[in-house]
Amino acid sequence: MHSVRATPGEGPLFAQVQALIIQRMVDGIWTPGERLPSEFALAEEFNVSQGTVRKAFDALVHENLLIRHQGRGTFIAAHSAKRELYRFFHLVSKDGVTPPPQTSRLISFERRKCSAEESRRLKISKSAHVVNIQRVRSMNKAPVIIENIVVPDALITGLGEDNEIPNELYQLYEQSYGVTIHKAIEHLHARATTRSEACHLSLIEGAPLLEIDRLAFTLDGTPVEWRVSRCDTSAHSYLSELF
Amino acid sequence: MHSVRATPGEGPLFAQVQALIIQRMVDGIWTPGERLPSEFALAEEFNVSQGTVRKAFDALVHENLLIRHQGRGTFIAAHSAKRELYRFFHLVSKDGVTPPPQTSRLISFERRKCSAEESRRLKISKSAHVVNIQRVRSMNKAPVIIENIVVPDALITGLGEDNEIPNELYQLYEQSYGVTIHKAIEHLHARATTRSEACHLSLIEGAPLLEIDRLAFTLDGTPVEWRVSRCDTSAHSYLSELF
DNA sequence: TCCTAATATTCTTATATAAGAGTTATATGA
DNA sequence: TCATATAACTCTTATATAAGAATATTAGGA
Repeated sequence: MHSVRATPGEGPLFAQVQALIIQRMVDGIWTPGERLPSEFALAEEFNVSQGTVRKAFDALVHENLLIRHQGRGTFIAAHSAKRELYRFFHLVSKDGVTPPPQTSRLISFERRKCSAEESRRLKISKSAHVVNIQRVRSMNKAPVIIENIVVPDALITGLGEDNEIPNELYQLYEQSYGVTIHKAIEHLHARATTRSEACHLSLIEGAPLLEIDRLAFTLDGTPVEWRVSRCDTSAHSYLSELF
Repeated sequence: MHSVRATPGEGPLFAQVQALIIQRMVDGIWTPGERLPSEFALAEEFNVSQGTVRKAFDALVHENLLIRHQGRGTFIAAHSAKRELYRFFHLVSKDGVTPPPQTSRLISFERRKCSAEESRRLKISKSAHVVNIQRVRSMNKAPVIIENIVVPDALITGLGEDNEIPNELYQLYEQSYGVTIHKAIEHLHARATTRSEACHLSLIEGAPLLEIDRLAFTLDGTPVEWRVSRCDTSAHSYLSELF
């Protein structure tokens, strides 16, 4: 009963089904929060067995792209504040309880032409414009993080200084601009606090800061956010679990 | 055809099969590198279907506990140098190519009574003895990491200063002492270089260092190694991929 | 004794069916 | 109109069988 495929491809059938589902997500046919047709319905559409669709679904769940609910259905994963923090925020307090950043204070917001480095990192044209947000995030009422965020202007057209900018930006990108962050790569370094950072974080110039240099990508592999966070780790730590 | 279980338990059959397999690993019945009975053989032994064993195997593969080879069989995962570095060593060079630490120079090696903090971290008796290794690890011929490693003496009895201590300790623990590291939890901080560290790492006292505070566990959840590494991140970074 | 072909083993992919468990929708009666 | 019971939908678990692909073993011939 091997199927005729919508897009001829190679590899096992379950991988082709997987690719087709991802393609519909990338094309915006299925959007975050939307419920998918049932396994049986898709099996019929793709002319494969229900078990084959099951295997494709399982793989996509594992990649945080789908969420399954027994009795309800299968949904395109959407960012919620809680889920965003769990996946993309690894700073924890010493006592092991992770309070989400409670507040963030905007330092600056500007739209401008990108720099050469921003062009390179975000793979945009040298003449493209970006939105540049700088903010301080506090935990337990103390400033802990100062971060610089750069996003191509074309992706979040309309976001202005007047908008309330939430702590959890990925939910905002997704809900208001249809940009869904799927994965991020972070490089961590120990750096010395600059005078400006010292001022914002109530630290002594030269004190050690943990720098998190992050590139965030959408599902099709496009880098859409470059974020550099500098964190005071005297009362917090960056948690990494290795398996 | 639901089975009678070797150890009565709750939950789905595949989870019980999984638990049984893990128990045999913890008990040392199956050891790293060993090939397991086939899916069909275990299905017969546990009186479940081959698909149920398949599902348990798949979960264990996902947890890095088993390795499958088409046509050859299923094996208890074993540490190799390469695999150990990939899982438990996230320091990468700026150019993105990860050279493994080429050399490590032993600074000190001692067997002694544990400190209160070591007792707490490693969950051992206050009167227990530990092996304490301090070493400098170099990458591209430059010292990059100074680390302090503490392991309960009872687990690696016989390891002495005279032994050649390899870069990849987990392979040594596993092959020579039957101690298999399954998972590690790391907390990262930015710290200032002490005078002693500065000397070993060719840095200026006070320069920022990335501190990796790691607790490593065996399969049954026992902490067996406390390792604190302080890394010079001027030419390297700690890589973290978030999904 | 060595090489090659055949056979056996085992994982991987794929199909099919069915019951359990959770959720949602619909119908019926008050 | 609202509440409750029933039916339908959908995921989850479990069974079964078979062919494809990769690897290992064995047998036979040179």
